[in-house]
Amino acid sequence: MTAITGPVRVRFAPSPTGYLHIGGVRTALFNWLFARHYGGQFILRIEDTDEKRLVADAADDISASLRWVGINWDEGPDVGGPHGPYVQSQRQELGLYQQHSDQLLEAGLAYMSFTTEEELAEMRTATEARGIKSFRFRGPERDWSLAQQRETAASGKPYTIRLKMPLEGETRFNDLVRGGSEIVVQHDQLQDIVLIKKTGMPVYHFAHLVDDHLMGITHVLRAEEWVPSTPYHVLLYHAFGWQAPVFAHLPVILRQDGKGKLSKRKDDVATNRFWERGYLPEALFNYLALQGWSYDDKTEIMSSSEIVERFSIERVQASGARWNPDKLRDMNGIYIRKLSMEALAQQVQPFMSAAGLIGNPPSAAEQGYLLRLVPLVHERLEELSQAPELLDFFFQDVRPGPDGYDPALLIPKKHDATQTANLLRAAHGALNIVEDWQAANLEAAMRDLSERLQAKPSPLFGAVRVAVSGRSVAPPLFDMLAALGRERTLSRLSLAAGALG
RNA sequence: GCCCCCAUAGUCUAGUGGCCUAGGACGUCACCCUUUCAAGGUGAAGAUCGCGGGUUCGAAUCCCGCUGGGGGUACCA
Repeated sequence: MTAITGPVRVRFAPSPTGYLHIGGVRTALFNWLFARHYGGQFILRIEDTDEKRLVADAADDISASLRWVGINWDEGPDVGGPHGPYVQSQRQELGLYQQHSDQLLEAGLAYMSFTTEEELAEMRTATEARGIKSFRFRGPERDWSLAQQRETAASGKPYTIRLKMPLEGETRFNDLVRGGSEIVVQHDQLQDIVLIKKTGMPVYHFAHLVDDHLMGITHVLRAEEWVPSTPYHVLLYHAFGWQAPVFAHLPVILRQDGKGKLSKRKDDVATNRFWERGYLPEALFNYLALQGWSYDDKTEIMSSSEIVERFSIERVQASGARWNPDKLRDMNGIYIRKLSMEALAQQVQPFMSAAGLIGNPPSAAEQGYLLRLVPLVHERLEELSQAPELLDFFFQDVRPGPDGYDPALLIPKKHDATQTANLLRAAHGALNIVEDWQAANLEAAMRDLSERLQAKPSPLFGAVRVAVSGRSVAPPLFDMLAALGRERTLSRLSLAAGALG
């Protein structure tokens, strides 16, 4: 079995080449859950060794996004820790990677390669032209003496440092996610990978591994796309004589249409966009936890602490899971409904301000009014961002006609304009005499009216709803009228009746 | 092409040899509630457990093959 014993130290090591997308958060989340469940440490490390694709504020976006969903770290760039720095470019300046590549060079396990990228590309196409699709590079320098390599380097020729892979044999490793089954890769499938680029910057394969070792990482939980390069890593650990960590490769999150993994360019999955789309971090957290992991045959809604308590790597799926926005939205609605009215009003306020319905910041009166309105929509929201469109008529004029709603909306089925105008005038009369403007009193007055008129409630109420809100779908009528107030209700009724003649 | 991984309804998933006439959720549809829309409640449709062989008294569960899907194949991560 794969019972986890001993200390647990895991990390999330993103590359700041763009905003953090949802797949990255899932990987971070599983690492975090694993650490928290076993009482270990979770470390954030920024892997900025790709100078070409580096995006200036990506690292900040990553930190902010993680914190937003509720993931914190014990050691990392901004919080420090005993194994810092936690940014690879800073570690590179310290000479950490060079020191380790020298060690391999001295031991004859790596070599300086003077083959340029252009030459490499030529070799690749030439091989393919001969009908051999798999090109595995072995530099001629792998047989040179170190002195010879250094001499050539001294002449000013740019070089990379490559790992000298064994030519035959095989490497095997276990994966926690795939149970006990062992993954076996033949060495003739591997090539002499680059460890250090010609710029002196290490490549992922090298840098992450040196850092994982130096930082005492015990378990590596990463996405499945890393499985094919794991043999390189295992071999590198052997080369250093270090003990490899335990691997667990998480299933990829597939695109909605199932065609490939989630991509930044094609899918709307930037973590920082979920806030503005009206998602609660708790909902995203819960949904993401279920993306590749499950607790039992029926429990889905769980708090962060429940998930921490219940999480186990053994219950992580090996097969990919499709991104399902419908399910996320449903879950978001569940979390919104769990919010108190005060909390909901607070969550919804920025959306109302952004829509220009209330000030930014809102006045005390606006805040109070929002708190009054929020109960009308709390069961109707699946995304907080829907609040403005559901509540705008409480803040804006509502009138029939070309610059407002279509007067035809007012007319119920089997009614004509005159009948509807009469209904609206009658409603105006009945409501006008209500002394205490409370939902219950308004309802009583209207029900009384429908009886006196021998008119069914449905068309009567429907006409009033449109007159007052400008739409046929709205919150419960009497709560709506109560919140709207006497003056606006009555004037909107008059306006509507007038439009119908 | 080559290497690796995976495979239960449209989607996510429970299931680790008999409790499965396969459980739950999203989505879909119907009904109830009801002033509309939601929420809530009830119910329905939807899976020959990818296909074919084995092993076994017995397989969704174990083995093999096939097919399909995904991932990788960079001086990117």
